[in-house]
Parts: sequence; structure tokens; C-alpha cells
Amino acid sequence: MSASSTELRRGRSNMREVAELAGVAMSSVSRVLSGHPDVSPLMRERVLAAVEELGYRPDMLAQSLRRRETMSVGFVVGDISNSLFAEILKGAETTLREAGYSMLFSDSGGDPELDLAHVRLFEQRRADGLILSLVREGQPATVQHLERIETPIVVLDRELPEAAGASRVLSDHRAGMSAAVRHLLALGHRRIGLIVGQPVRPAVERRRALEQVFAEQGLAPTYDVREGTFSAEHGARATAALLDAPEPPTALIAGGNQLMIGSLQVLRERGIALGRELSFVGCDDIAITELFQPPIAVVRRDNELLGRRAAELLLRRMRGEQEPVVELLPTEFVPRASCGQAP
Amino acid sequence: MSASSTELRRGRSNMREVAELAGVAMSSVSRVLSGHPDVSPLMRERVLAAVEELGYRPDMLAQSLRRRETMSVGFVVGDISNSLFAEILKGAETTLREAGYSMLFSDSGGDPELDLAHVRLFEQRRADGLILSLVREGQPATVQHLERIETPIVVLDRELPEAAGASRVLSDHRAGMSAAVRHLLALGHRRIGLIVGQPVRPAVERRRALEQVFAEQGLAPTYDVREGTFSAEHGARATAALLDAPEPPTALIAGGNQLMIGSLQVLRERGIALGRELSFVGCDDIAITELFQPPIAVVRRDNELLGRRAAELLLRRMRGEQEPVVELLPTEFVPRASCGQAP
DNA sequence: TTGTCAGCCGGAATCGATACCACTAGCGTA
DNA sequence: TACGCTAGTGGTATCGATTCCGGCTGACAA
Repeated sequence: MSASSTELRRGRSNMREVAELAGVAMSSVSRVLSGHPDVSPLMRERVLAAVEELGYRPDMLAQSLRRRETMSVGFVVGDISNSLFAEILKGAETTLREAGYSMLFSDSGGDPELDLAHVRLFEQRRADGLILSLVREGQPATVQHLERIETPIVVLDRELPEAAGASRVLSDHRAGMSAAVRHLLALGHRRIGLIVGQPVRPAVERRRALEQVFAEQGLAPTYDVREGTFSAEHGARATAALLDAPEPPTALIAGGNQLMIGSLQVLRERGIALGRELSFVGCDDIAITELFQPPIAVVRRDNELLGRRAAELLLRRMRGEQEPVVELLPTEFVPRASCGQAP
Repeated sequence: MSASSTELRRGRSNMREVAELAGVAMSSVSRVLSGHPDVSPLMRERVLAAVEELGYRPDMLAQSLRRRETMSVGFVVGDISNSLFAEILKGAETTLREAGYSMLFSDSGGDPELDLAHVRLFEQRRADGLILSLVREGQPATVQHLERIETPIVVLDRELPEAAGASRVLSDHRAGMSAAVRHLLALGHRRIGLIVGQPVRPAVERRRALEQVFAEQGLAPTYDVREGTFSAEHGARATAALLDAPEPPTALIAGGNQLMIGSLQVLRERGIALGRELSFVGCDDIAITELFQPPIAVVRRDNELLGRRAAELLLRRMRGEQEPVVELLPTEFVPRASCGQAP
């Protein structure tokens, strides 16, 4: 076929050129390519031959403008270098792509103001939907804006007022964390330190689980919660502070993978034997937990699944389903040797 | 101001509505908003007031169609859940966004055919540029296609024929790996096992460094290279195979973070004391290397920098610079206790 | 022979913004 | 007074597709 010679003539060809080559109207080309029923076999053949000859591929920009949908969704997270978000992104992107959507990605770099800026940007780009993991839940300007817009939204493990009308995919942090705390209590621990990041849903839920289990068992609140940023630095500082307290905890829970890394660095430096001198639980399984000596107990969840579910909920909304949905995904406590009998 | 009442009237307002409200022509609105010099102060004021009143924000889709540029770039990688790529993505996205570009992201899931599909998709979306980390360098259809298109391309640590005209950002794997090998040789190791993934540039360069250092020092090629996929499974299998060989290596190098994880799992299971019974070097630093007992020597590099550089090279190409550029970024060998005297 | 209807096709408006061209008003100059 | 020039403005074609509407053709029934 002489396709390539003609095809190389210019960068792209447009629908008019196809129509001219086939000797038909643009509307007919459009009908053939979009599978409209009012097309004769002869017409179909001629158009497809011209399309082949020119190597024509429709311009999605023009399609989007005319059809009023871009087949794209915006994805905003605070830090993609955190494997948690990378895995969620992977699940979401794969699912959306299989449904014909492309993903616009942006990283807010931990800056809550950028969350809003990126949402507005994706609106200007006419994204058909948004998947968001806000840096800060309470940011007033952001929340107000989300309540105002009509683009379908799915939020990832965050709280948001009903008024925003967003679907949500949540992890059941309470279940996993409660199991972890009960495990520690059963081992005789009473003074438990919990390190968490910014007060967004995961941190809030983890804290509540701790408080609730203590309350249920009629125990005095002899736990110590350290809130801060979601970083290795805070993990390290909080760990040091907890260990240096007058009555240091006998068990430590790090509420997030970055916090865990910082925490383990300090514990390593101080030469503390996990499981014997101090029990330790991490959150969000990463490679290190199994390979660490001793292996580290964790509350884990399936991040890629979280992304896939988010994409599925968004697809439903984009296909016209009105009601926002909330989906709760399980977490699981995995006991390992880092937890031992209280001293 | 009565902005909100009017603003909420409809989802979006377009330029015609702004023009009508201001009582001017659309072309004047366009001029004001795009900073054209032919605008009187009065005109500017009236238009901006109308824009404010309606909460107007231009539709980037229509702009892109007319201006013939989308201010977006496509980013294609094989597996975003690998922290290596996530960090590169972060660097690239941040740099591009600061320059006014949005990023279209897609994950090929290790399937070389999808690389090509995604490139074509982003062309249809009229991306102004592409950043690619191909799953397989030699894929003929993909390479041919890349040679044909005129969209600026930057490839991430991959080889590609000159004809593609792509800029490239490369890591100097040879430098770091050579240092690692020399370090092992100095410790008396002669039988060295190297585990690598698919034969793309990083794997090829790491292997060459090993061979070259042996040759330089006039040593017999008593190394053993195991090629496979870039996965923990291959890391584990190759490690087991190497250890079970008639003359097992006294030092092991894992050419990639996933491979390292699989390898360490096997070494842990077999209870092998790193640094004493077997020396070990990893590639691409991750949290685990410092926290492992003993800490693991690695060849490391700055992944986020790689992403930033890629974005910068792409920006230059998109701004009209014709010549493709190749940039080599340093790698560094970090000796740690996992390397010890040969038995 | 005429009317009806289904099938198929072309023409043109449209999506929302940009940019070129033509025009006007106002000013300076010969 | 007539003319040219410039700053500022409006009208309109255009980017590349979709879609509505109307018209043509041929088959079939009355």
C-alpha cells in the first residue's frame, strides 16, 4: 500500500482532507468513524480507505470541544513519591484508561493552596472528573470551591462535607488499628505511643481507634499521641520525644510509612531491641517491614485496590449516576515479631 | 460585590457573555486577557469587571485548538508503583507545572505494546511533548513510530536511535557500578554475581561496568550475570540460583530496587550473614538500605533530579530549540557494612 | 401516476477562543 | 484644509470535529 508516502506528506491530516480524498462530505466521514447507522457499505469502504491512505486519526481536542467531554480526569495528591499514592495512582490510572479516559496528574507538594489551584486548573481543562487526596481536609477555600463545582469528584480517604456531593473511598483504619491496639494490650502494654501526621482522616481514625479500645476495656488513657507532618523527620522527632518522656511508652505505633521510617532510624540509633524492650507497629506495608530484623507488625491495606475503586466510583458518576457513594475498604493487622510481651 | 449571584447562574460563562456584559467585542476581551498592547485603560477596566462579575475563566480546550498548542505533555512509564519512577514523575511534573504545562500520565504496566499505544494516544490529544521510559528499547514498531513523529521527546535512561531525534537524560551507571565493583575487588572478592532486569540501558550499563573493571584489572571473568524481569520474583530466583551454583559468588549485586528486595528475602530465609559470609550491593537507594541489618551498600542517584532535568530538556525543545541534547547525571557508590572482606 | 417513507447523504451552524484585517477617531503636519 | 499616521476597536474566518436539518433517491402501495 502507498500509505506511508502520502501519510508522511504532512504531520497530520484532518477530516476535510479525508472527505476530499474520499469525495464525500465531512459529515459522512464523521458518521462512518463514529459508527452512526445511516451509512451505506460503499460509503464506509471509501471513507475507511481514505482514512487508511492518509493515516488519519481524529483530533481529540476538536472532538472534546464539540462533544463537550474531554475523556480525561484530574488526579491530585500531596506527594507522589510516597509509595502509598503511587500505588493508588497506578490502580486508578489503569482502570480509567481501560474505560477510555486519560489522566491529568498533579502533585501538590504538601501545599494545601496548590490543591485548590490544581482543581481550578483541571476545571479549565474541562476534566470530566476529579480524584483528590487533599493535603488538608479543612482548607475553607478549597472546600467551598468543591461545594460549588458540578464536576464529579471522588476523594481518597478524606472527610468532606456532604454538600460537596463527592463520592469517597475510605480505608477502614479503625478495624486494623483496633486489632493492633488489642494485640498490644493483650501482650500487657498499657503505655502506648502513637505517631501520626496531619489531622486528615487516616490520622484521625487511627487516633480514635486507640482511644476507643482503651475506653471499651475500661482502661485509663495511658497513651500518648504525637501529631505533626507526614514525614520521616516528624517520625524521628516524635519517637525521640516519646522515648525521653518521664514515663516512656512500652509500645509504639507509627501511623504511616514515612513516619515509620523516621521512627525506626531513631530506634536503630539508640540500639533498642524491638519486640523485647519496645514493641512496634507500622502502618501501610512497605518492603522494609518484612525484611527488618525483627520483622515489623503492620496494619496494611491494598492501595492499588483503593485506586481502582476510586476510578470505578468516578466512572459511575461520570456516566450520569447522581448519588455520591461511600465505599469502605478493609485494613488488616499483621502481627510480627516486633511486638512482644510488655517488660 | 454581587459576583456570586451572577456567577452561580450557570456552570461556566464564555467569552461572548463577557463581551456582551462589558458591551465590547469578543476580540477586545481576548486582547485584554492575553495582554495585547492595543488596549485602552478604560477597555481593560470594563472587561476585567465583567470577567470578575461572571467569574469567567477561559476554556483551555478552545484555546488549545485555536493556538495549536495544548500546554500539556505526556509521561509514559512501565510501573509507577516503583518508587524510582514515582520520584522521577514528581520532579518532572513539578518543573513542568511551574512552566505552565500539565501532565498527562499513563502506566504501561510492563507491556511494551502499551508504550506505543500511549504515545499514539497522547499524539491524538496533541500533547506538546513526551517524556518516555520505554519498557523495551528495541521494540521495532515503537522505535519506528518515534522516528516518524515530530513531537519533542525526552527519554529517561534509555537508548534510542539518533533518528528519533530525542533528547535523553541518562544516569552514569558505569561510574557508580565501577566504584562498587572496584570496592568489592579490593576486599578480595573475585566471584561476583550480578542480577539485572530487562536488557534496557541501566541493566546493560551495569553489566558493562562489571565486565570492564574485570578486564581493566586483567582478571579472569569470574562473574555471573543473571538477566530477567525487573521484579522481586526474579531477584529471588536469581539469588537462589547463584547461591546454589557449583562455585557460588562471594559478592552479590542487585541491579535495581525490586531485585534487591527479592534477593534480600532469599538471603534472609537462608540466614546468610551479609558482610561476613556474603557481600551485597544494591542499586537505587530506598529506605530499607539504611535500616537493614547490616546497612546495605548501594549505588545511588537523585531520581527527582532526573525528572527535573528531563522536564527542562523538554521545555527547551518545546520552545523551539532544535538540537536534541544528552545529559548524563552522576551516580554514587555508598559503601556500607554489607560489604566485607572476602572469605 | 402520485404519494409516502426509509435510507442515505451534504450543508451549515456550532463548540469557545484567537488573530488577522479593516475601519474609525484623533492628532500632527504640510 | 487635506492628508497620513497611530492607537484602539469590531467583525469574521479559523482551529477540527459533531450534529441537526433538509433534500434526494428509489421502492412500494394506493
